[in-house]
Amino acid sequence: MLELSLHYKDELLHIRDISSAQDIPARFLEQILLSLKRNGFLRSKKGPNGGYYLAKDPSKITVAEVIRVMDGPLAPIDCVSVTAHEVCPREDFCGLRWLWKEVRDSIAAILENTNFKDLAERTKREKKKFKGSKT
Amino acid sequence: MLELSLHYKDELLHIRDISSAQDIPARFLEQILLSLKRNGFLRSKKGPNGGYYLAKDPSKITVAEVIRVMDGPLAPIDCVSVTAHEVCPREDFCGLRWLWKEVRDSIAAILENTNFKDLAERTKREKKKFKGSKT
DNA sequence: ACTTAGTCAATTGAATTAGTCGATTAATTC
DNA sequence: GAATTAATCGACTAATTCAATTGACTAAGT
Repeated sequence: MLELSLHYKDELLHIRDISSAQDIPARFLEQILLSLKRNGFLRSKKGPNGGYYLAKDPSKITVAEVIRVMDGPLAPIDCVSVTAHEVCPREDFCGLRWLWKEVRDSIAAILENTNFKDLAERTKREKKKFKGSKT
Repeated sequence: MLELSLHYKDELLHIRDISSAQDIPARFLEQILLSLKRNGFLRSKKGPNGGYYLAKDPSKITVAEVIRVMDGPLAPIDCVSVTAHEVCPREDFCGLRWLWKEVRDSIAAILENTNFKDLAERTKREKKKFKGSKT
């Protein structure tokens, strides 16, 4: 997603490009991209000069929503998950639940407020800094 | 740990007590307690009227240190772990690392600042509230 | 001696994670 | 229209992790 955000509006990227740029085995990436597509984050084009591109503007895609779809709930434990809440008989008097809830909320606050435009911009800056520092 | 904190200074608790209070299979709890003991959080006494007790005051034990020993690093990914940092060739220009670092730091901040006295006190309050609410 | 309760090592079964493989289908280009 | 390019699909494997179980042993008290 980040690699595609870096090239938004440029052109399509095909699996090979993303694979080499992000050091992910092409055959494994394939599955990830397919899943991202099925979940509406990406679109694709087949044939020569085909490839993948973002379905919407990077600034409109938060890290939280991608993680939720790909990895599951942000919560460290299901009883404090907002999206996949599982009821637990100990819920009302559990001495740990409020703590997990605090943790969940602080994670969610960060990830809900970071979108892929943020990530792309920061990445560009870091890369510039890195190129400057070596030599 | 929480159950033992609730009974700190009272008496020893044996596996059965903790098992029934916290709904954890006794035979499984046994392993956890043993591991907690090996890591210096608990002490034990054998024989009749034996059991487990905290090695130090609950206010001196943070949730973070227990989790680190029992479950591993707090970090969502090894490249941003303080205690189990693994070097990654992409470290200098990775566009995601700073985000994982923010997440790690916010988790750590909460867990480092919560000790078992806090947990025990809060638990007592919740239990009181709960008993009050159900007629 | 008998009972109680903690100690130890090994094993199981289910679920997850990361990755592989072979074959197919759709768009382009010559 | 045949060759090529690249996405698509479904199934499969290997390694690790997690929660839990089992059986045998040791120390303390009465």
